[in-house]
Amino acid sequence: MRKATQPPVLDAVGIHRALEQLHGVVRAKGLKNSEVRDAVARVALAYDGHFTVEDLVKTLRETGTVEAHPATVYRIVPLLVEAGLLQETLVSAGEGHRYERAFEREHHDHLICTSCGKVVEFEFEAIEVLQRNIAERFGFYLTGHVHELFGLCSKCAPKGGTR
Amino acid sequence: MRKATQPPVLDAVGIHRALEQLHGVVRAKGLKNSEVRDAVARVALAYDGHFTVEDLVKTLRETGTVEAHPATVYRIVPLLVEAGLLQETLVSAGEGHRYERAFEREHHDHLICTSCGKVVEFEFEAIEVLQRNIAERFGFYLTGHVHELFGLCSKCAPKGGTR
DNA sequence: CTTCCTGCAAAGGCTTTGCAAAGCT
DNA sequence: AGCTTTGCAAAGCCTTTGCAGGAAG
Repeated sequence: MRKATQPPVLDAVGIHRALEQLHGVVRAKGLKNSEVRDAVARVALAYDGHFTVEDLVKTLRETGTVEAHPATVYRIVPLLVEAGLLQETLVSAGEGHRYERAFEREHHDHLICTSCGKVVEFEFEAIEVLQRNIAERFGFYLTGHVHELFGLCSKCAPKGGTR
Repeated sequence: MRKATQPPVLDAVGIHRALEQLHGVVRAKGLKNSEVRDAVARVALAYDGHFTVEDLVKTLRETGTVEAHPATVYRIVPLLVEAGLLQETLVSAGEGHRYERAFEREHHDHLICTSCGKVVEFEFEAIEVLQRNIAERFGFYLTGHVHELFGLCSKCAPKGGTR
């Protein structure tokens, strides 16, 4: 097991590849490309960490050259997910759907501090193997999973050992 | 690993124990008992499977002797969770919070068919152990987790082997 | 040109909140 | 009595939808 490597952002070339993949999906579905959609994709891909639709809108407004209406982004994000650029995450569920980059990113799960909100991403092949075993045992064809661990990080734990 | 045993409902004695536990928490928090709250707890504890707040309201109206306003149940459920009678589940997230009985119920996770909605509950100690390892490694004190596997059950899988 | 995309506004779920009346202790 | 709980209605998110104009192919 190890901490998931964290490519914080995708470089320009990576974003280019991602957009090409998106355009391929768009074409395959008989849709049309759009500047706004690409702009949303770019901002989303460059996002370091998890984000909501509102986060994207805000970031676009603040840093982007293109603006997008929330309703539009709500329509765009599912396509980006379908195209494999993003994936939905729970990160302690509750309110608001959260997303993160999926493109050229290894699979990982989350360990979340319920006190300070710190999120550690980890990748653990042994668990993945066990998951496949379980699915097989019950005759399921496994397509995905959600695995989040909740707890208190070393800073937030009551009887802090490392103080 | 095995399929989680499924006590479909709690018997009268079990419900009594659960209510006592609830009352203990209520007292400890300086709150007061109420007939409506107990009625909600009873219906929730007797529920076989996963349910939403609206489900409880509906069941209460249909079968209970006490009615409760949705807003009231929304206020009661978090307390039942805190008291350990219920726990929140995701069961394919999306909309609406779902709950299930936690009282006198072994821990389990879910395997969900994304096509027909079938839910299999499983219990796998090896994964629990690995989770604790992960938490420990990152200095977390583990308090809970969400683990749901998504896939297609044998009936829904495309190239159905058992047809 | 035809179809898709966008912004806007309105509608839709689910959930929370403010308040006054009723209930517990 | 004093604080909690409840029902009701209203407000609050977050998200989706209908529509008309603008953009893409």
